[in-house]
Amino acid sequence: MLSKKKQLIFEKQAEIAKAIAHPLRIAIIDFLKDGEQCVCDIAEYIGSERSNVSRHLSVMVSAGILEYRKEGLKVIYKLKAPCILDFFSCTTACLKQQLKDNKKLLSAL
Amino acid sequence: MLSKKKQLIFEKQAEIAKAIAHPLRIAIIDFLKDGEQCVCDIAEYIGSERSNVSRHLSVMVSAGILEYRKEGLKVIYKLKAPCILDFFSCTTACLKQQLKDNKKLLSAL
DNA sequence: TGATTATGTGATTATATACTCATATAGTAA
DNA sequence: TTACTATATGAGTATATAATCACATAATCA
Repeated sequence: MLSKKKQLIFEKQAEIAKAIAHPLRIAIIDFLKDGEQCVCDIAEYIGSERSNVSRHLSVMVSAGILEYRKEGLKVIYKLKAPCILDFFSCTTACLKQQLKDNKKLLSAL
Repeated sequence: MLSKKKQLIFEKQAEIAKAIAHPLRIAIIDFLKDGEQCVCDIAEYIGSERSNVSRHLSVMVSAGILEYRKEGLKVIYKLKAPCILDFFSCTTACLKQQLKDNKKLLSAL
């Protein structure tokens, strides 16, 4: 049976996973892998409203994935936990495997 | 600007992340790390209804994280992408860092 | 055959999340 | 001071997700 301690940890981990689990947020993480960026540049790259991007960023800050610093009017965000990037190697491998499976299925028709 | 191709890939990756982003599903993944298990044993361990567990399992199968085989009446699930487990090393590191940050903040009061 | 068991799924409800628009805040610069 | 810019946030709406219950399916065994 699942202990209360473990349950609590899994909840926290789920929060971090949730903070990643959105196409725009993944795009933001990918954009930040090469260095910090301000909200305006992120919004332009992503192609979404600044207010929306701002909210996505705060979700990731709350989860401990991103951190920010203020510079004049701008707020500049960067990856706080670059190990998140390793996760994408895994998802990429999953996607490749899925395509392989589909190929197999297709050739069996 | 974000290319359509990248957008598509990020959407797929978000689906995989979503499939992880739930406390019960993380508990299931953790339970399966030592080997395959049937729905009934997973449900008992997790402490949730079988119908609910069954749905969580199918979410993860769709995402390509789990696979299953049938054995008599039972359906036995196992991790298809064990690299997912590495993700938890990262989330654990994030959580530890958050606690450190909180400690700093506390001692500054 | 009928009874039992494991699993999956439709329908419903409750809750969470994302997006948009309008507005607030705060730094900058004339 | 006023005007401008970057960012954040409240409110509303639309959509997605989770959990529950009832029921369907399918394998097993008496």
